[in-house]
Amino acid sequence: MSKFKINLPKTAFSMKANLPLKEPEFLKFWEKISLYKELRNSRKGKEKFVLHDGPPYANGNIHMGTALNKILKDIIVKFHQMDGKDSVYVPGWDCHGLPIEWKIEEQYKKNKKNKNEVPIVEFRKECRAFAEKWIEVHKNQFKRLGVIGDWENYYSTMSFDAEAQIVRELAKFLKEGSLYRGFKPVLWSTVEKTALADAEVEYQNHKSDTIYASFEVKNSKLKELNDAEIIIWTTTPWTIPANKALAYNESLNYLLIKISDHGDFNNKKIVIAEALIESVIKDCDITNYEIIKKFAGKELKDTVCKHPFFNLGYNYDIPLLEARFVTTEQGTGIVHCAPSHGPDDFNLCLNNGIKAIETVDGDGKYTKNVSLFEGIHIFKANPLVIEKLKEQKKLLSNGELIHSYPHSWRSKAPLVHRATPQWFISMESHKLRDKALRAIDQTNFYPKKGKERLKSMIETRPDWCVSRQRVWGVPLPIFLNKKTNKILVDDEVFENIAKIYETEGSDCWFSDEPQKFLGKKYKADDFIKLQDIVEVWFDSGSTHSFVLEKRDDLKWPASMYLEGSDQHRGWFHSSLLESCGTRGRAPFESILSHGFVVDGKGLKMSKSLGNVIAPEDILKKYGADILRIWVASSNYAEDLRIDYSILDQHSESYRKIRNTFRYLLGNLNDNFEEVDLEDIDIKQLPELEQFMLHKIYSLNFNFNRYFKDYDFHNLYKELLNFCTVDLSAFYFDIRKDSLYCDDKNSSKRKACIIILNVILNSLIRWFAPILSFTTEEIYQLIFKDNKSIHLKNFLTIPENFKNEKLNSKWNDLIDIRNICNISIEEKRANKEIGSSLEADLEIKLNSKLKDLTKNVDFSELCITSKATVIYNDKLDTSVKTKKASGEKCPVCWKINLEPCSKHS
RNA sequence: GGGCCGGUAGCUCAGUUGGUUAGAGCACACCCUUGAUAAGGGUGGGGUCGAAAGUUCGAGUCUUUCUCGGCCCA
Repeated sequence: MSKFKINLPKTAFSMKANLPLKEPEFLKFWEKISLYKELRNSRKGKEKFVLHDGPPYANGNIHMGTALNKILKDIIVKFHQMDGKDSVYVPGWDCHGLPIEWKIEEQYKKNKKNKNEVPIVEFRKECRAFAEKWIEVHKNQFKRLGVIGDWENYYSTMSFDAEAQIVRELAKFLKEGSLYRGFKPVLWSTVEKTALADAEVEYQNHKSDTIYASFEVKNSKLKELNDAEIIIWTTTPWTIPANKALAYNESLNYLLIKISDHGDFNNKKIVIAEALIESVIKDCDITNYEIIKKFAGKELKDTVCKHPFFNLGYNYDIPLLEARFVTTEQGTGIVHCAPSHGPDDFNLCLNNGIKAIETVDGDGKYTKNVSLFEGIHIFKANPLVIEKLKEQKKLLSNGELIHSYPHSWRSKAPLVHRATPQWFISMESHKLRDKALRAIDQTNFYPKKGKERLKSMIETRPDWCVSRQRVWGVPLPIFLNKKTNKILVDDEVFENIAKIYETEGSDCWFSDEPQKFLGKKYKADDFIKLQDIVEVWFDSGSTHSFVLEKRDDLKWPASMYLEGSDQHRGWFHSSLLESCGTRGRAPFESILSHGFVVDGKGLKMSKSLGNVIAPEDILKKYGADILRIWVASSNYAEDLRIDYSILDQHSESYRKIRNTFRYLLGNLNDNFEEVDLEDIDIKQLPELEQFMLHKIYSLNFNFNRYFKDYDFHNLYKELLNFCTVDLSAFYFDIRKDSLYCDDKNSSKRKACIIILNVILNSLIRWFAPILSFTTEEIYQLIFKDNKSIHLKNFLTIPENFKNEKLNSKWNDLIDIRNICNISIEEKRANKEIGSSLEADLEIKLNSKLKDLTKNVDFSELCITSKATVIYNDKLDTSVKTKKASGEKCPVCWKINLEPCSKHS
């Protein structure tokens, strides 16, 4: 045997990751060392970075979207922590609201229990228990993703102090006067007996009855119209009894037509828009007609009609009103208006002094305000209305239409617009819209396009309807004076209610005597206590008030809100409005929004397509670190694609990264030594090592640049390329010879060891926010101090690592190396040589390159046994490869005619 | 149906103010290595930049239309 000992890599860091099994062990470890507490202790007094958690709804298992959201948050929180800040993360849950009520009602149905017989308080207790159960489930699922936060002291919108603070927030709007009682049509479900939020509505195809109905002209400035009938088209015949007006567009042209072939309309004159004549005569089977007159829409001004049921008691005037929303897309160019059943109708009538009244009750039945139809359910009324119209000879035609129509996302029942008393926060009365728009301008958006998106929504949104006719939520703290019908606005009362909620929660609103809330100042008999609850967007829009402001460990405003891009209309939006209304500015300094998770082809995930991937499946098959790589490497500004082939590829990259660490650890024999970067005597190191220090410097520079912009996919790519290109295929490959075969005291080898330590120490930190588990595994192996990688900072890379001149030189050398490789490959293809160590290079370089290359050992650089350089005046670099001749050194495997200079 | 955003190699992504034969990593193929070994190295193939038209000496980059996808709204 040779007297020379070779140093082969040896490490306890296994090649196989086994993440699904290993990761849970680290979760236990983090729990054991109270990592979150340690993290806070380690950054006491430091600048705070507060990513305020947008609360997920406490219902159902997490899906890919939630996983993405939480991992992205965790990555950002960890980056800031390692950047030296006190990066606090308090998770929260949204708990009130219809979906949970619905779940409990479903259970009732299963158990044949009647909801109306259950006391509200008991029902609410079940809702609370349901939410609590799911918070626990979510908590464990989020933890499993590697998300570190204050899981013990999470916040929830149903906690007593949250409910109390929500009352205080509402009180601010009430006191200001911007929270008012309105009477507006809202989308209403007659099944759930409630108004629905925008987010609770879904559009599906629906078959509607359609009618062409006529309104007899009572008088008009256009004298030709005086014996004519105006035709309207609608898909909701049941709203005809609620009709109060007709709408036309003054920019359209209209026609007066005489019909001479149609039963009830024979010899009658009708009015329709010119642009729609073709479709009307086709739909209504009109064959013989003549156009009597064409006239401009504005001439319809001041025309008044009679209701089609004029002779049945509907003997009031139906004015024609001008409206821009009338188009020629469908119908007749004249729209029937029922102010109780459509927002456009409502606004138009309101502006013309026509009030909406309650025409339909919560169950969907006509009220006593509707003669002929009282007590009839509106969904059964169409045939009756049609029959009456026919009887009155006011039905030109009827049919059916399948079209997109709003439905409840829960019951799937079709919705209607119904005018109900509701509570609104005005966008205008106290300049809420202006305040919000200004606040948007003061906010940083990642990606930038989010700013315009939120802005355009705020610009056009109507007043905020904050009331719901349900029970699982915070009750609106409103008493109405029986005599004056005015809202009771008194700080003492509001604070009294809040105090009560703080100790016992808001259930008591529904069970206890009103006097309890009014205190001694007012008599319960003089007031009506409201039964409405606050819509849940107000709850979550207020989290900043009961989380950020109330907790000492947090700060207001938050450094960042981070959610899916749909939350421009959701949480970003409601938080902005709530905070601007109560505090005059946004509760966040920046907003980061991410796209949606779609499948490998870019299609959204759905059960019917069968392309749904559950986070749980990924954790079982790959582990959380692979999922975290997927998050980090995807461009969240757009939709994020995922399928198993994409995960397989990330999992390959993971192995590359893992093996990079394995090489480092192996050659250090797991004996990591923390090198003081400022102490490195750079000029004493071989140039290759100096070059690597420059690489570290430049990677660190880019790393910081990308981090500043939250540009993680480029940051990850940079790290991965460093591992594959700079380390594995270059530095590690070249230095294998020295590491394995040189004496441990050789200066070259020692220099290399320093660099390996520096690289390991840098890499483990750079990767920690992304590969939270794997970097911890490495940390435990080399630090052995029972602490965690996540308690560390990023390294400060000294300026003197930077060496642009050397960098440029070595990039030129790498170009030459690439040419050498091509030459070697030719011989290899010819089967003349195998390993590059069998090669002997003859490199011809232009004499200009002499200064650059004079001290370079190309055999080392290209991992060959020999290399000679010949300079000439020819311009091009060229390389000739010969088979190296001589004996192979049994130690370093280099082939030489003479005995090995090092190992003999 | 309307608004917004997006479509660059099989995949994840780069492509500065329009300017030479469009880049990287992974994957793939072939070869080498067997002292990072269920690892490592080398070489190579692969894109009419969603489609069409237009502006321009010149367009992945600008304009229009279309198409596909996503989010939001109706």
